[in-house]
Amino acid sequence: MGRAPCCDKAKVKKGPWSPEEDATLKAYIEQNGTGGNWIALPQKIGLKRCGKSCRLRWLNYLRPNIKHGGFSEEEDNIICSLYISIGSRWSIIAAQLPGRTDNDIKNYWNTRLKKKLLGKQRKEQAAAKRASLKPQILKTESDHSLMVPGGGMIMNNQTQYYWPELPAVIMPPGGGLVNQTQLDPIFKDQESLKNFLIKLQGGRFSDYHHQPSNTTTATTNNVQYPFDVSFSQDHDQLYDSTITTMLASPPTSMNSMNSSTTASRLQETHEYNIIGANMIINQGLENYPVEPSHGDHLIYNNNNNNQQQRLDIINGVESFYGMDQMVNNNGSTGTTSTSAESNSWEDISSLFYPNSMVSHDYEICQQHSTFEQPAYLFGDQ
DNA sequence: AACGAATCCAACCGCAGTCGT
DNA sequence: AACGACTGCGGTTGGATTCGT
Repeated sequence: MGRAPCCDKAKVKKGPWSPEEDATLKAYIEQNGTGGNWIALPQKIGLKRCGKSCRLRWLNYLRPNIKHGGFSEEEDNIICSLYISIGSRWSIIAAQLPGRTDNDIKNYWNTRLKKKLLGKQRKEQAAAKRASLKPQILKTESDHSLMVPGGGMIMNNQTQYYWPELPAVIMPPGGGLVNQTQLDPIFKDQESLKNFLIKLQGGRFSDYHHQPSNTTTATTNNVQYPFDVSFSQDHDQLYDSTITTMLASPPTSMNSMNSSTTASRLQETHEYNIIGANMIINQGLENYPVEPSHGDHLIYNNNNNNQQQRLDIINGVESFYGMDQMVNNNGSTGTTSTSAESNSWEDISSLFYPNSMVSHDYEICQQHSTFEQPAYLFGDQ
């Protein structure tokens, strides 16, 4: 059954608002409010407009303290970050930007920001290709290398996997992001890190202290997680948390391995004690990431052999992330699409996340996350 | 200067959710 | 519970403006 139209379309005026109409509407609402009934409002004040049209005009244009145009770099970052994280929830995004309307942000995104983002990505890819950068990271002491949330990689013997640049800004669990000054260190507690890791990799966490896992895969309700993490309650130090993980295998769709290889890798379970995680995590403290650069290293414990291990970063972030190794939406390895038509949440998000983290179903993605509020992220591209 | 293409953005449209009866 | 009225949201449209040739 179709709904009755909200107004008689034949009797209402459409198109741009005249200054007189604006003045009439504005004066009435400022004096009397909307009365909670937009449909009846235009008749009350003698406007030949649909109630919805009046509401839109008020909210997007006449309302006090509305800002138009002139988006700042900071606003760009917030919009991009939120879009990548939650998709086209324009009203939610607008709520984080005082004075901005969802319509404005939507238009701004569609006409400029998206292109800017894709343009940057394109430039980076071109630069990476020009330089013919072969990602290099020295492994020492072990065959097992660790991919660390916040930007990093997984290495396992011959196979290398690359992650794109990862969050520079994270909304604290519980939300409340409003301005830059609130972007305080986010991994003050284990809960924050847990949420972060879940968000990043779709993994899961045990509630109780560390229990070395003997299982070959971490599954719940037939969902296979790329890692399984438990924190030791004995440890106050966040960065002494233990991650029991199947990092020997990356999320399966982020690489071009054949399925049999993937399956065999999933049989391995490893435990790591992250010591140097703050190197990466601290990226979140600033608007732009502190990029791993030449000479940096990442230290972690391989609990399997009780040895401390070290990743050396060579050639900096370009090598660390592997710019041209991203995965497109069909799961095959290749250059990420940068076409102007590529504009879905998945497409844009895939510029930042490996494909496996970019669910084609936003809700599924959400189900794998325990964030009460969406993390948002945006590196300096 | 003239024209078409590209871009911008206000406004429209229809759907889904909420609320009151 | 069912229904209608209304609101809010996100996608899309189309006119105006700017840009490029």
